[in-house]
Amino acid sequence: MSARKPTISDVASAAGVSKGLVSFALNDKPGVAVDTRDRILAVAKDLGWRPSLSARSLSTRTSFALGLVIRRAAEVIGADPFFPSFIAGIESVLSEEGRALVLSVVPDQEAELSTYRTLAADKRVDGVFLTDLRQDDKRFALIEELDLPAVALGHPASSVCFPFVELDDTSGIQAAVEHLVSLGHTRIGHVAGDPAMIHGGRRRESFADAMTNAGLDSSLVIETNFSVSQGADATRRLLDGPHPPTAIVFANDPMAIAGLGVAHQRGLRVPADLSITGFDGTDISAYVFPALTTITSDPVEWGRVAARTLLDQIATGAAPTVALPPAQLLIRDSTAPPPPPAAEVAHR
Amino acid sequence: MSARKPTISDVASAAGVSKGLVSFALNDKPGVAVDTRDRILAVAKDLGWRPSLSARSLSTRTSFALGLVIRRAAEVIGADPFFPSFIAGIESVLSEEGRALVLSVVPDQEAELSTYRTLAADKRVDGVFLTDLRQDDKRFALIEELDLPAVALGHPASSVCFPFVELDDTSGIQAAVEHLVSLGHTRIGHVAGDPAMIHGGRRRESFADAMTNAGLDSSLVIETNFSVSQGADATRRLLDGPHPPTAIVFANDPMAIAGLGVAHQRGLRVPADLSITGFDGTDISAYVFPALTTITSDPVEWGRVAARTLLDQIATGAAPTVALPPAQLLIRDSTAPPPPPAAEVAHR
DNA sequence: GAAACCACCTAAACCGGTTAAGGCCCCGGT
DNA sequence: ACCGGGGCCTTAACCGGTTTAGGTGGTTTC
Repeated sequence: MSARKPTISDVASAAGVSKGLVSFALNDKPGVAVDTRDRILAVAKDLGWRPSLSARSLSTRTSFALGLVIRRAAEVIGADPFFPSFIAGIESVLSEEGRALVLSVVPDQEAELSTYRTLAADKRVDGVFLTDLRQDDKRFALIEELDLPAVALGHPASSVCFPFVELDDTSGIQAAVEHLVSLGHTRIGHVAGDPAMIHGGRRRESFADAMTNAGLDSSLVIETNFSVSQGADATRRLLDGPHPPTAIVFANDPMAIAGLGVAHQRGLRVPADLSITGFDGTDISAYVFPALTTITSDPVEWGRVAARTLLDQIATGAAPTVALPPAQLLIRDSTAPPPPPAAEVAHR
Repeated sequence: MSARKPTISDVASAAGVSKGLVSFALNDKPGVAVDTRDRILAVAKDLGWRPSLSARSLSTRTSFALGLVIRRAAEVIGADPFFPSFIAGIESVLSEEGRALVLSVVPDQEAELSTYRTLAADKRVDGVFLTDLRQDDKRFALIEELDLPAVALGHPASSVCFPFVELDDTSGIQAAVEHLVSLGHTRIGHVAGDPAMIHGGRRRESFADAMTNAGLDSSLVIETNFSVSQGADATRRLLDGPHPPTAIVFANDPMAIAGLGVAHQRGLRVPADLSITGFDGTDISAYVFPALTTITSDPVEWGRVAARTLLDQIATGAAPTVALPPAQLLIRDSTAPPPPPAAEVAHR
């Protein structure tokens, strides 16, 4: 019993063939007699042989790993429940394929770009996921320059040379606005995400569109960086305005929860005095009081599809773009008809 | 201008030396004349040479990557804010060292163990982080069997052959109980985490100890798997008991927030009717209403120290165990004196 | 019956580094 | 004058796979 793990040469000599043939046999290449192939496979299995990743990487110039670079400020990183679920989805695909996920968390754009550069230069990964797409995203040019296979999450603003997996969140926002309108709300505010991020900007636009379609004023919008603290702050500013809204649509659940806190703090009852909707459908949104009306997507599935698309892109060089089922409005207890407009009546 | 990236041989011929000497020069090995070394370094820089990771991995049998395997049920994965911050801490160390983090997310123990096996067999990583330690953890034996450098987060129950980075959370729990006792509470409940996990079990023990020290009944404990839904459920069961508590100590913030929701739902005012404390000091805990009294630790720092310890362990084979500053009680608005015991007075 | 062809296999180069073994030269000691 | 020992450098083996070129032997083709 040798302590060392067997190499391809051990398998070759045990099977009485050359190591080249072993390689052919194990990679299902043509030119190997059927019974020889079977013998080789049997010997390999018997010896418990596993190909050496680094040797394979060296000769094939592939790393059997995919890369995910997350650029988030320390302030936001903990609050967002998207990534853990998304990563779990990626993993469910990769683990079956014997591939690994290389993760980087970086604070700013400079570090982000140099991380992609290093990943590519070191051939540490065979392809990368692009999340949190931005308006005028510098990564697009970089990916092309590095000739790195990639898949993006969401619909890039400009046309790009790689596939993307998009999830329509506009119809969810629109459904939320229509829901609030049908309840009788006319002054609806929006705590938007980062306008530099595509999904932040698009949710804001859908909000404006839906409001305009309903013939309502769409200017009650405050932009944030998606962080809890800015969500709370934005809520305060909306409520402090001259004509405070009777409903607020938040761009994510953590901010909506913070908004809930601000409302409670001011003695506003939700939903009697103020309706609130979130976005994401996080677990916790069902357990706050009142349970949050929110817009749910499926980050795990998103991860799965993105991983499959990226593998496809790496293999074929031309994977098709995929559209996921749109985000759905989930009506719970944080939305209700607005309070009777006592103040305005008195004002007349 | 060649399209191919330069290899060590290119550097060698450009510098007029053998490739072996280039290798020596670049790894600061002795036996290279100073001016020769300088010349080689200059040429390498000039050519933009970067050593090939896979070639290096093959000959040195190291992968220049560390592994993190997270075993969490899909249900819990999104809610826990610990990992994103912890990973950010790891990254801040690894990125300087040119190393990468290989992340796996697995659903159960079987997948967890086989993931460690694969990581080791493929030499995909040089060492691993062990999080969420369990009572009687099967990974300890596996790590030893695989001869894989490791560092654990928290204090293992049994003695182990690798270092660990521990953070005292017991004094935080005790401080929380003492704080509640000093406010006048006598019936204090605890929504505990998973008792199979060391930190879950230990927080529970510290709770019991602190209660006993105060001369109070320490039996109002309900175990959970740390998930939001079980946190809400446990809160309901505590409040439905014959002598409901006037304060509840939760084992993490998400469960505490769910508990807050349950209290509101029942018309209990927090903190007037019920005091609540959380654990983790997540961002959002400051923005719920009322702002959560909680126990804060520093997961980013934990990640940094764990990464440095693991690198040290890999390099020297005997890194020292580290104790981080203990978790601190952060008093906010969710704790107050208990309501006057009207019912009990009437009962006499 | 020679040429062409095919199926099956071997030998050896190659990927790009690391490293053990050894060669050369110059110096100091006896 | 000879030997020993560094300092500096080269050669070549090695890590463990993949892949190309080439070599059998046997069958088909005209």
